[in-house]
Amino acid sequence: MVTMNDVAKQAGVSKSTVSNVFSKKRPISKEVSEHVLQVARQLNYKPNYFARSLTTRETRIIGLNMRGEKAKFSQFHLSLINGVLRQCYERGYRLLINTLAEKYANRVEFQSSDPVDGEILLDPIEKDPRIEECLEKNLPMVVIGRTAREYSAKVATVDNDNVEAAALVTEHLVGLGHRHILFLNAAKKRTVSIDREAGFQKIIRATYQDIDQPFIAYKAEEETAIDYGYERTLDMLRHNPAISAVIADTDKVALGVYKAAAELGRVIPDDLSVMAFSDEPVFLSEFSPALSSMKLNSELLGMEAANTLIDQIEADSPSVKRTTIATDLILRASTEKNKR
Amino acid sequence: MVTMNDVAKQAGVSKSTVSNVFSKKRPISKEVSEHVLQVARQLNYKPNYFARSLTTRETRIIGLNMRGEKAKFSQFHLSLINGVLRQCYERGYRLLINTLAEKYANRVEFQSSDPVDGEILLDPIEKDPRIEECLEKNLPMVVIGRTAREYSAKVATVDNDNVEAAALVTEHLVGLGHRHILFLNAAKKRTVSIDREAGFQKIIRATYQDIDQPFIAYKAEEETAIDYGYERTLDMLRHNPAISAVIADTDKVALGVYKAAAELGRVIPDDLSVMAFSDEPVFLSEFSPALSSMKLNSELLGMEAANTLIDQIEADSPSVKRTTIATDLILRASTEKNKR
DNA sequence: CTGTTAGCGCTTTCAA
DNA sequence: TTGAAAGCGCTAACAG
Repeated sequence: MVTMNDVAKQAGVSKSTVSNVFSKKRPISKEVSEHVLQVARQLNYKPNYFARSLTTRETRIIGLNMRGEKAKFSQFHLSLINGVLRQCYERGYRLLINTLAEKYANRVEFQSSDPVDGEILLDPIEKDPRIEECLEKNLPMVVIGRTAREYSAKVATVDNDNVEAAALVTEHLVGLGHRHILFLNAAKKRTVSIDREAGFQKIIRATYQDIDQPFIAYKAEEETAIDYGYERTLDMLRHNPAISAVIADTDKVALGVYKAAAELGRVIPDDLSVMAFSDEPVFLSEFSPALSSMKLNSELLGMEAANTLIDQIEADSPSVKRTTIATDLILRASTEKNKR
Repeated sequence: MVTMNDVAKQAGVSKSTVSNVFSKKRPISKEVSEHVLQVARQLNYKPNYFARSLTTRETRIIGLNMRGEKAKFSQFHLSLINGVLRQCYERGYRLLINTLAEKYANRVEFQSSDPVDGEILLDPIEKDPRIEECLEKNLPMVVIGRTAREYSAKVATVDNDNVEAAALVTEHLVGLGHRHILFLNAAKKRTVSIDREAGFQKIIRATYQDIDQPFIAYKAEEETAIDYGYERTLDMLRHNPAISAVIADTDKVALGVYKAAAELGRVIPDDLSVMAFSDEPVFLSEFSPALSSMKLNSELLGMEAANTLIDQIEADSPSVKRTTIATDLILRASTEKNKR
């Protein structure tokens, strides 16, 4: 392996000169600089990332931390990553995807600080141990989603206004005369689930004082999105035929709903209105009929998260910036007046 | 920051004892080990990644290297990443997504060896400079796709048999009586494009000796997949109404083809047969009519690539394993006998 | 503008 | 089974 020393000797200069030719942290005369660079090229020398990071304490890598066993990306995650990556690219950072945290967490050989300058935390629950850990380690972080109130003065977040988004979706359906609405919500512990439920309930309660138990289901972590939509819809509509509208957590869940509706002989939108929280601009229009949805702009979420995090890293001061990314109600053909 | 020294002092042992408690590289008595671990926990100590990697020369990170400016993931990439990630998770590696290579390549401050134990190279062209670089640096690598022949004894690859896949697709269409087939191929320089073209040409040439110039288009790097499918189909079918079938590079391209067909008043599959090289199992069936396709099994590609790479890293010897991932012809409703 | 020196936090001989 | 000492390749403070 070629080291800085080799280059220095070969070029007849000192190590620190070579170092500064590469880091540009202090001025080096053009002649020396070019000579060093030429020798370096000839020896095929590349500075060692670790040796450098060991002293500078910076890596120019940001981490993307997913929770849970599966580490499987959805459409939402995909757009989000594309957003993160775009900003990483612009600002000269790399992205480290960290999935092993959970599995190897208690194996002593794997315990080590992550080689990142900061972390983006995905799919938070209210009291997320990952947040505590970053706080303790004093590691810059941005949470995508909402955190428990006690953290609100301590951590930066980027999120949609999920209470509002769910309220708007519900309002739209209520405005069409739907009274018995099935809400296929995300997994119960997730903050996004809690917020959307609040928005849903707010409208239902305000409109129908006599309903005491709205139809809400929660996704189980292990079940696939499509199965969740399919089975819960089948089950709920069979027991409660009065249900005339479904709000799905994601477009994959909606796909399951479509499948169940077909099986039950319910025509969308005439016999059943369907909406989803979704994003994917391409395939969405391939639903037949086209799926009305609440667009979450996840690519923007990702871009904003990366930007906030990098700002924080470079300003070298913890930020508690809280950004809300707008959602857009996109009405297509899957919702219709309640004819029941 | 808490260091190994702090733990050692606090626990009343030597640095190397602490080191070995964590690395398990030499036996430490149970009592000492537990005591050290307890002190470490109490001080909230985590071994420093860089200091460790500086001496061990391993990072337990593998790199995913994308070519080009945009760094935008498609469906294909998404499944592939999911495959890679699953294996990383199983085998205790992290994934570093490296997009800045290109942009910062000639900026001296960013020149440094990547902090990875090996790299997965995506979307290769025949003589890819990235391959040369890994070879020079002696860095384990796996290329997803085919490489130029001169590398075939030097680098491991994981790929579909794209010549065969394209031949099968073409054969299917030819079997249905299609003679004038438009092939919307990938960007010209990519190996996948070269291979598929060969398979396509092979069948066309063998069947129709009188055709001297089959209809082949190539995607431009900057144009979106949908636009490519849409505009090229519109253009080609207008000038060559005899075209009765289209082979699309990806499902997004096929989406553009569907759009163009609708605009031209061509009913799929009666007036136009369409096929694609694709993968996405969920949305694919939402094409109307359902899209016949050649399934690439990209999640398998990703899993195999990660496995091959990690094997290579752990065996500490360069591998030239070449794996071919099977493709599956999935016939749905978008292809039909040529009625023209 | 350049050189010298002293670490960064860890692993790894070597010795006990 | 443990400790002491010598680096890994680089940056940074100091000196010139």
